Amino acid sequence: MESADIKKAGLKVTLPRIKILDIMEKSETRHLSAEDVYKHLLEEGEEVGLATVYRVLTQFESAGLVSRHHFDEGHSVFELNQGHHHDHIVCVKCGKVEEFIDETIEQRQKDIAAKAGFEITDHCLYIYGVCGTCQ
Amino acid sequence: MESADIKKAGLKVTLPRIKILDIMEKSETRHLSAEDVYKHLLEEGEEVGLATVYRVLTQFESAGLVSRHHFDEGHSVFELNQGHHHDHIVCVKCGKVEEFIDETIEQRQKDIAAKAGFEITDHCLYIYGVCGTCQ
DNA sequence: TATTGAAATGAGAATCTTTTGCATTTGAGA
DNA sequence: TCTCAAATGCAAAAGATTCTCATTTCAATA
Repeated sequence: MESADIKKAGLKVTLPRIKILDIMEKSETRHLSAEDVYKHLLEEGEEVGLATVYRVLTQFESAGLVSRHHFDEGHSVFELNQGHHHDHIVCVKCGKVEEFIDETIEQRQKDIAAKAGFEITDHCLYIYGVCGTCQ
Repeated sequence: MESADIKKAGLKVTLPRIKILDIMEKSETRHLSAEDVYKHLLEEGEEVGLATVYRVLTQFESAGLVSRHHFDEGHSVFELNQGHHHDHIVCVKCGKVEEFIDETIEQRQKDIAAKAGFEITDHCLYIYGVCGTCQ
């Protein structure tokens, strides 16, 4: 099943790619940095280089398999795409991330882009705050 | 006038700080990277180190004088705060940035944060697209 | 106005994330 | 099984940002 996605993306089905997809699928954390993925690989005893992790994640992003976010500065995190678009609300204390989708906002964005003469390709909305537990 | 802002922020009024604020105020580009600011300083013959530019911009950010954005990956850009909050629509071809504000979206965000039990501290919304000229 | 100490700065080293070059390995089709 | 382009690993490089520390500069005060 995973391999099918990789092949569909026009990429050769290789062990590193299968493993990385596998790790992202079974991770309990939705958002993983390249370093995170790399550590998981090491834990599983896979000999995959960090450079390959970066390469593969970038390819997966191009292929639409994963999305890249930069919640905090310093490094990117990757998230498996599971069909539906959504935005994020991030706790600035504990780093917890929740997802949401709001049709009104989505529509307004399209209107704004249209009014500005832009052909919209993507967008991202991060709300930062302090979550209930951290307050 | 600038000095007053610096002092108000609880920072010592020094030459590098005055110059950096000055550059951001008279720049025709609203969004400047640390490197950009540094180059402007060099052009004006000021001997200010890049490290100082980073330090000062970070302090200005904490003081609320500037905002930091990360439109594209790789580096931050800074923008002088001029009272009013706004969001950005970025052209993925030429990098042009336009600003907008939409009260409906602002309100929806507050509702969403409240529903999720978050005490909202900040948010950012970037719309990416291709601008009229680039299409 | 001169003195003085804490805060700020400059220069370069250090760090962190990500990318690249290149020799070697591997997957997919013949 | 054979072949070759694509993929990988490793180490070096690159780019952005931070840190260290000796030196300089404000700002309060004598």
